[in-house]
Amino acid sequence: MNIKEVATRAGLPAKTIRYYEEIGLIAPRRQANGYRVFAETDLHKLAFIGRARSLGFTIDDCRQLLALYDDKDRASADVKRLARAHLAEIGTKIAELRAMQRTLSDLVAACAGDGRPDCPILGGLAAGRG
Amino acid sequence: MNIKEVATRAGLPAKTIRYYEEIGLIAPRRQANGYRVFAETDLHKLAFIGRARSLGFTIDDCRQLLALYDDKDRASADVKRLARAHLAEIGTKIAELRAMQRTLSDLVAACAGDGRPDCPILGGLAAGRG
DNA sequence: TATGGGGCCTCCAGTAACTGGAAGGTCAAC
DNA sequence: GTTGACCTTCCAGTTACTGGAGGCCCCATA
Repeated sequence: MNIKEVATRAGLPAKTIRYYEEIGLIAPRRQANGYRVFAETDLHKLAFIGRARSLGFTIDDCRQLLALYDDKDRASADVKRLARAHLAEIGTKIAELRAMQRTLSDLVAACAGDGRPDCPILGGLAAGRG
Repeated sequence: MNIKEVATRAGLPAKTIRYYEEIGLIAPRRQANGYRVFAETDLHKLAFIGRARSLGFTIDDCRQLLALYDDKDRASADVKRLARAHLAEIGTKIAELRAMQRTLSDLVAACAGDGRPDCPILGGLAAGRG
């Protein structure tokens, strides 16, 4: 299948797919005219990458996951370790965002938000409160 | 004060401060020998930027906030609007991360994590479940 | 046979926000 | 006078794409 079809079916932009080829995540064959030909396995890999990316795995994570995916002998523990590490990162990010949320909403609540120039938000940012 | 001192006091790397000058967020004066000289107002601005950045504001947000900060006549409503928009973004990001967290922890829980190759995590990523 | 419109190709440049490193000038102390 | 810390600029790299230019290729229709 051509790039447009695989793009539609994998739910990724064609440009992104070319980029994935460039960085070696996939290696579609070529027709005589230079057009890429995608096999079903390419489609599967692309769907896999797209899904992992949307779950916040980095490209490098994807590379490792694909290697595990391709390796029929790897232990599920290897995959689980990767997923757990990523889960921990997600937890940290959520905690950080929550802290930001608290600070900012306190500042927003304290601000009159009217036509007067007094604003505790700017003061709070300047002073490092929260 | 020199860049190292302002860096220490603002809690930012010197390199970052040079970068902030390059993109026009600050404009320290120079000594005859070319060294940057930072005034107290520069320090305040840098601390302000560092704080806003750590709360997830983009550099562009910072530019706007600095302009509001410098403008004694602006209404606090302007600042509040910016902060609220940012708060909404934070909320969205947290929701997205929570969704990832749920999906991933379900997959991790379903995985035996032993020496056998069976792994629902890879299957889940491939199939787009969750 | 010409032409029009899509689809495909490569290559270049840009994004956000730094970060690292090389090459070299400056300054204070010993 | 020579360390060693500190300062300077400039260049390149990071992540994961995205946009655009310029130019084939293919098919259908007039």
